[in-house]
Amino acid sequence: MLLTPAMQDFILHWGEMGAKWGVNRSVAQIHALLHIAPDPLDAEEICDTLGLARSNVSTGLKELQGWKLVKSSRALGDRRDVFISVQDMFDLSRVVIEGRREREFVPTIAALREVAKAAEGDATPDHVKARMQETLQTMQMFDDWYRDVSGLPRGVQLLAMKLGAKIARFLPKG
Amino acid sequence: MLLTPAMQDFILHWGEMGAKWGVNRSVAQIHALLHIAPDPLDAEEICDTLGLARSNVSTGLKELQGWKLVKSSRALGDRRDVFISVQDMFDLSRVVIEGRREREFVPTIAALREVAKAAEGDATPDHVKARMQETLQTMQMFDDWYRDVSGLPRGVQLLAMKLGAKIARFLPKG
DNA sequence: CCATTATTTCAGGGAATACAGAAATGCCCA
DNA sequence: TGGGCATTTCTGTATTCCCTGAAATAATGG
Repeated sequence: MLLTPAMQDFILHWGEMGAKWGVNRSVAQIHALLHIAPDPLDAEEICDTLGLARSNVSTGLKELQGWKLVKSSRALGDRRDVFISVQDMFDLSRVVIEGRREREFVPTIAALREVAKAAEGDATPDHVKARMQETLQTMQMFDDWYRDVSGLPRGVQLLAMKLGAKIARFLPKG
Repeated sequence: MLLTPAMQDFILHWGEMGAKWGVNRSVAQIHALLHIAPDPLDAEEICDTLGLARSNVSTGLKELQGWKLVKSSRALGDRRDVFISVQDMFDLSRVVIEGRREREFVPTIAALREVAKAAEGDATPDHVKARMQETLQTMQMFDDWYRDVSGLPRGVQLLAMKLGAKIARFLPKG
């Protein structure tokens, strides 16, 4: 696939952003490429276009599939896989957030809950226990909110965002 | 400062979480320690407690101050700085989100805007231009929403979260 | 069941990052 | 102005992570 300068830049920036958010650069670049590609690409094309090793692309694609950002399919009568990305930005954010929540946020909450419980049984000072509790509760509150809201249909979410923003403009600034 | 096992665990987990979120382990540990410490600590105490090199602590504290997660002050008649962290979890999340937005999200949007503009002037295919535009618009929508909502007083934000969650439970699941 | 092609796994080199200890700088007070 | 104390910068080393190329595995068609 031939890239215009603007397309190259897009992929480059996407890679940078990914790197900052804890996804490695090549993975983010592969995703960017699939994100703007109109048709499914096979692994070989991705290698050529991005100048990455075949194995690297394979690993990257697998990771992206794990995040449910990319789907593979196989054209009839062909033996190689072709890949497409989730094309919609809204879905994309959902998937990314959900992934981080499951892999990082939830385990952290669980671990902190254990720690807070353990603190009850040792010499941990009261103010520290209190602070651990507060930390836990606030994280839990965010998580509860997310779980409730994430279940809504996208249309409702969009509406709520727009409505929320509109209302916000009438309320006193913090 | 003496750490009970539970306190050690707390700091350890905080460090892990930080690492996953792109903050290095020592920095996150320093923050964790300050987060549970009832009184301001000086750099020396932090070293001793966490077993880190003095220079490392210095760098870490500077980074935390850059993120506005830690403030330094100097006790009257003393010549060394003491440090405290933002103690409130809600504030903490606000600061973290705000920091990431400013440092990563906003620049990315700006960069993508440039790219999308450049795409108008080169051979970039139409569907690619369209996808770039869509990407940009969705990110912009999130950012607009955030800016509106973040300006609200905390009480209103909390209320809105709780209300949103409550309403969400009555609406059809997505 | 073999030949061919696609994919995955693995080991090693290399770049980026984190950290410790030493040196340098800055600051305050006598 | 100089000495002592606190902080920061610097430099080398260790560690971690990334990516490649080769080897192994899997899949398909003859």
